[in-house]
Amino acid sequence: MTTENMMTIREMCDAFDVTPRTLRFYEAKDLIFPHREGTRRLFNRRDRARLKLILRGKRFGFSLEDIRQLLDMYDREGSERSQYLTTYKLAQERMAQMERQRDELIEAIAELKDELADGAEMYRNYTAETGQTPAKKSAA
Amino acid sequence: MTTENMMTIREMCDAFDVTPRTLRFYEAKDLIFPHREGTRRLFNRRDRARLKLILRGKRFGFSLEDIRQLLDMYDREGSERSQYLTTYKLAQERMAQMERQRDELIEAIAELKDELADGAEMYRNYTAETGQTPAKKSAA
DNA sequence: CGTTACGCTGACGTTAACGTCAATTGATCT
DNA sequence: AGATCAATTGACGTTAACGTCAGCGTAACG
Repeated sequence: MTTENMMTIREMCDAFDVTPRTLRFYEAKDLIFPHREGTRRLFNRRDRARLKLILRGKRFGFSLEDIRQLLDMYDREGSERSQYLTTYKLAQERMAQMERQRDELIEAIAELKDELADGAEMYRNYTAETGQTPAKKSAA
Repeated sequence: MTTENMMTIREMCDAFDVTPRTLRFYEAKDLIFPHREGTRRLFNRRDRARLKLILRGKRFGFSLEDIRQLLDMYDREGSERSQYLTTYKLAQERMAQMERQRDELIEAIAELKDELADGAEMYRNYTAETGQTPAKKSAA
């Protein structure tokens, strides 16, 4: 029985491309709870699954605090199935929000583009005033 | 001729729901260049279009530095059309990346769920060791 | 048994994006 | 003129997510 297939902090760092500091930090933030062999940390499969979720959750845009709450939910009793769905829904909602924000951003880009066009027009019969074009200061 | 339809810093703050500090900060970071009437700032339509893009870009997940580079591109001469397309493409790429990251996150969630199931199994013939479930210690 | 080597615990440093506060200045009201 | 109010310029504080460094403990190596 390998019992748990533990890994040292160094092995974890190599496997997940993080620093020891990061792992200790996550532990301090109650995101993972490695065992101790004396003073040293040992990480089991569950720790690894959690870390994986942490790192991917971060990349997706969740804060560590968001993720901690998610993981807490998984720690408290309840159907894994429903918890899974909750998290899934959360990700989908965030995605939908991103889509809306993308559309709004693109709208703003279009407006700035139009603004530039108008600016060029105004420029022709009003000349300067913005100081944007360094070598011009006539007009009175 | 209203000439430019200028707005004071307060009007800007009310219109965009930001603080004066934010506007000065953006100016210090070369994101906007309001005119000066003596010592006071005055914002024109272009400033407003830029601010709009800044705020929406942020919400979408771009850093102020990312946005500065975008705006710089708009300041340098060139076809507004092609610049628009560049920005548009950037937004779409980021969106695609988000989708990939969402999928990876969901995969990690599924794995953690499975891990929990396995854990429960192991629990039945290995009993405790994690200390995760405070109010249970039967099973032998 | 001395010395790397790894790990641990503080504790202070860092970047981004502002918040907060103090000291001034300029404009406005009475 | 005096007071009040809006803005401005420093300058220091704040949060998140670690980086970096110093000082120790200990396990293995020669």
